[in-house]
Amino acid sequence: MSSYSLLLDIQLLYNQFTKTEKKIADYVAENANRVLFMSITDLADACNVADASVHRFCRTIGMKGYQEFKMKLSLSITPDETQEGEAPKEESDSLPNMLDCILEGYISALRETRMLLDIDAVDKTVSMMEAAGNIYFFGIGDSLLAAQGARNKFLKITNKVNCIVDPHMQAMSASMADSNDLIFIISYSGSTKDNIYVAKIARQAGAKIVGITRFLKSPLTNYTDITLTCGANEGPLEGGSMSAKMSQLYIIDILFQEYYRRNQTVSRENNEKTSKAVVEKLY
Amino acid sequence: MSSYSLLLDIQLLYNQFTKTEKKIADYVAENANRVLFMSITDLADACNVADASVHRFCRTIGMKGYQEFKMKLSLSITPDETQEGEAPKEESDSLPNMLDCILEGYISALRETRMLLDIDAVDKTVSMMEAAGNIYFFGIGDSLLAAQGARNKFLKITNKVNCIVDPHMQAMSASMADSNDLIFIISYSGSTKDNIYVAKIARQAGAKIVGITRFLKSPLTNYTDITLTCGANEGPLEGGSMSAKMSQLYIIDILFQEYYRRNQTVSRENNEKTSKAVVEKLY
DNA sequence: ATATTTTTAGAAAATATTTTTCAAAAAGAA
DNA sequence: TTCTTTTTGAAAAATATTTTCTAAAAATAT
Repeated sequence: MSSYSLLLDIQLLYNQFTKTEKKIADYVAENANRVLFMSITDLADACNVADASVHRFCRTIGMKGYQEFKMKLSLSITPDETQEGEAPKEESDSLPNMLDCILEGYISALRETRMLLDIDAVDKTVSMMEAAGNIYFFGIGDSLLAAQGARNKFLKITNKVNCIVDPHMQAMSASMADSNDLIFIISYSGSTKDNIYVAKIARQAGAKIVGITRFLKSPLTNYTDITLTCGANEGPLEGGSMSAKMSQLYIIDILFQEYYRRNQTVSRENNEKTSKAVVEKLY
Repeated sequence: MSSYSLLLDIQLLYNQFTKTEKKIADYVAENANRVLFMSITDLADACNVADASVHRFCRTIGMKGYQEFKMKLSLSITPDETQEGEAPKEESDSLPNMLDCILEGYISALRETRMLLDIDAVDKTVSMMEAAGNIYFFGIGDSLLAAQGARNKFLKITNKVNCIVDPHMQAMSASMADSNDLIFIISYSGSTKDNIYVAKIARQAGAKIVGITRFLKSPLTNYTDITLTCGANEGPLEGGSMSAKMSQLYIIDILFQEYYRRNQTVSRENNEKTSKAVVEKLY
């Protein structure tokens, strides 16, 4: 794995895991610092699985064996988490407190996204965008809003971006794409059928595909040329979290800034034009 | 040992060590992060001593055995020391640097939003939402996406929320609202003509109005019962900045969480129903 | 629905590692 | 020197890890 935090990698690969592996992942996530001092058998017992399964789990996440797993794990634990005594869980009853909790959640998700981001992938993505004849942003549900946001943003500096709202039309559009076209598929889970379908069609049509998703390995990533992973402070189960959406926006913004930087002159020109177009809509 | 840094403890005990133990201590001090991935035999070989001596060394410094020694060692190594290769000093306009700048911008905008938020206003807004017969989220451009996002989010727990995309339809809808209805108008600038128009109509119709905007005083706030202000760090490339959008999402999330909290039973029930409705859309 | 294939998980065997024991070597004291 | 104590490594014993193999479960095709 690329990331230097093993615990994070485990989250990323989570939906690739089998039931048994998930049990282990859950226990490890919950008791990371305890696991450091457990043998493979201890851990297996704690999870009610066989030693062999724990070993397999280690291999699944890319380690050579249990020992390497433990060492990598220990390195991904920050000194704070090391302390045994549990931090007194603050009551999130009060409204101000709740605001702070939510805020901190966002920040950690954004930082996670930053950490997970593969600079090379960003670089390549922007190059593909520059080379592309047409760029499409696709998504469903909340991710569709991100897709529309991306289109809105890029529309300020280039008119080769599109966003199609209706899933059927997305598929039709994808079927007509060619190797000159670039398709972004935004999907938090990477498992939404409609998205996968569009990805499949687009791939058949020969278009380039970039996925923006939480999970490095998901049905979606089978069809992507590049995958940009976004963080979120939650497991794969919960949907519609704001932090996931913010992470998507962050990635889009990065692509935008880099695209702008590389095409300053044209971008600035277009930006002025589009700004003027809406000025008279303001008081 | 009392100290939390094993490497330090080893230094402290150094004089008490035997010749062989000193050899081991020297090697460990010099190659701490390499040792993490060595077996007791590897380490013994590297120091030209017997396995048993390494084990004795571990006992001497107060560990139960070699494994515990390695774990304690790993915990006393800071993540920085972990990296083998030297980090090449990045030029200021490099891509990684840009990512960090953008990220910090978001964080400061979100914190600003947190600071600006009036707890009372949030409290009152949620109360109004509970009391309302219908809730509408209106916006234009990027703020329309936020409005749709809000509708999507609340739709998981209540079906009295609406979002109308077309500005003309928004106006028509507003004209039919009554004092039982609550209208959210999301507008970064608070100066968008279409938004103001809708606000004016809604106010005439007698509906309650909550504004989500950057500016406490703007044409919009003339018509609002409550104004929720969001922060944003205006960068050079302005117009539809992401941090503004994130701040809007933050405010929406807060309203959602508080609404959910006050109506737990119903919310949870509805949430389950709506979640089930989309489950089969996933692989 | 049934059969076939593939995947998954645990038991047991095979390896490897760690720990203990013990005797020899080295260092120090009489 | 000679005896005692300490230190060390080799080998044995105890543990732990990894691999292999089989049965069960799940997925897929018929």
